[in-house]
Amino acid sequence: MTKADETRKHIIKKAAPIFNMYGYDGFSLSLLTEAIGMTKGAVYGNFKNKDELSRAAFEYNFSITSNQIAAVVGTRKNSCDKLIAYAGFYIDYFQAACDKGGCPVLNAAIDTDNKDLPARTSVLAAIDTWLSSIIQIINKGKKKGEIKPHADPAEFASLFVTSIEGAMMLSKVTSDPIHLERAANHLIDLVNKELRA
Amino acid sequence: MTKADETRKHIIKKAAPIFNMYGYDGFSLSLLTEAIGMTKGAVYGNFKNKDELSRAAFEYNFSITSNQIAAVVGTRKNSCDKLIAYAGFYIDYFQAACDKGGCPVLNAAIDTDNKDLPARTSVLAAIDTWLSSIIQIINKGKKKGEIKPHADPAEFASLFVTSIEGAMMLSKVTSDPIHLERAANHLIDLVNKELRA
DNA sequence: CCATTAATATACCTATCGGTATATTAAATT
DNA sequence: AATTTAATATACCGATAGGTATATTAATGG
Repeated sequence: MTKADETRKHIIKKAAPIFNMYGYDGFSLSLLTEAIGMTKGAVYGNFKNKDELSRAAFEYNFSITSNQIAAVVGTRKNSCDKLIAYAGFYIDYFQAACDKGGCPVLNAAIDTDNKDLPARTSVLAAIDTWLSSIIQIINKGKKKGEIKPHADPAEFASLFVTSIEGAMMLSKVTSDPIHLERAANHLIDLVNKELRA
Repeated sequence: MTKADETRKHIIKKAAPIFNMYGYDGFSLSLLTEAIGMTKGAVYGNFKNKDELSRAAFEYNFSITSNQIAAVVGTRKNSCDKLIAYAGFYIDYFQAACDKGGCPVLNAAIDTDNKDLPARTSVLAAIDTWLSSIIQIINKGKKKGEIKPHADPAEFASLFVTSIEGAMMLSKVTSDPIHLERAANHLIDLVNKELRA
């Protein structure tokens, strides 16, 4: 790893929470250079422009959470238990997420939508990855006979992401985790009552 | 109504969709003056600053949707039917909402959160109003014996707002109304299976 | 119809924005 | 150690931001 690569990583790490908190417009170069303890020369030597940087910051944020989820879900064998662990993750995740500005996908989705920001492409890819990860669990569960054969994977994935995102917003903005807890518990209920074979 | 009052209203009307689409930072004075066909003098003669204007714009956006909902919900007598009409509203509302930049509450919540924008107060008030409107329907339904006595109004209101907001985001950003339809239909299912006496 | 006030337009202010060209320093190669 | 190249800092650019002071125009009351 060359020196520039390390700097690039360092910048992304510092830029990530700033981008998540203040959004594309609010996240200024001056805020960033203060955070990284370096000057614009280091930034523009490693990134073409603000767009490329914000994309990298978002993708970093998404990958962090994705890895945490994969770790939690991976501890379960049964597909239904995986989905339950998946939903439960967000209850524990809430406080840490708030400290970093909330759910990266939600924030970036709202922020890049309506404006034609290049990061929007990354957001769409992230949502697709997220939905697919749930669909995949359900499909495997069906094959293993753990999940009812007539269950609709795409529909459940839709409800899952929808509930978590809406609840993240509601709990974040009201500073009350109850909404997220209700959403997660409702999803867990659905798994047990509608999906589990 | 004095001339200034009319101008004030005119500015708010034009500012509302711009604020909803581009957010507090993206919504610039130059964009606004172009839209209203007036100059900064007219704006700052009627509003103290950008904060006051953005608050007014958000509250206008919220009131528009609230009135539409009240009209739709008001056509039903039965509490469960009111809730079903409430949820169903968003399916029809989707396209119009997209044209104006999406759900005002969601956008403003994400936008004003993390930054200390005065409009945040209005967003919190709007969310409270929204939740209360659902709780009120359920409580009245209980009194009338239309809704099961053990139903939890706050919990359902939480799930309702959560689902609609999350689904609005998902459908808006993917340009696919299916997520919103699934969320609304799921809520309608809940009303019929969990709430209806 | 004149005087006064309300309402809007114009011109300008400072600050900050993203971005760039160049100077300087650190690292690597021979 | 000398030279070249990589990496970062500095100084600056034009554009635009929100905001204000003042000039001008429109409306109103006597």
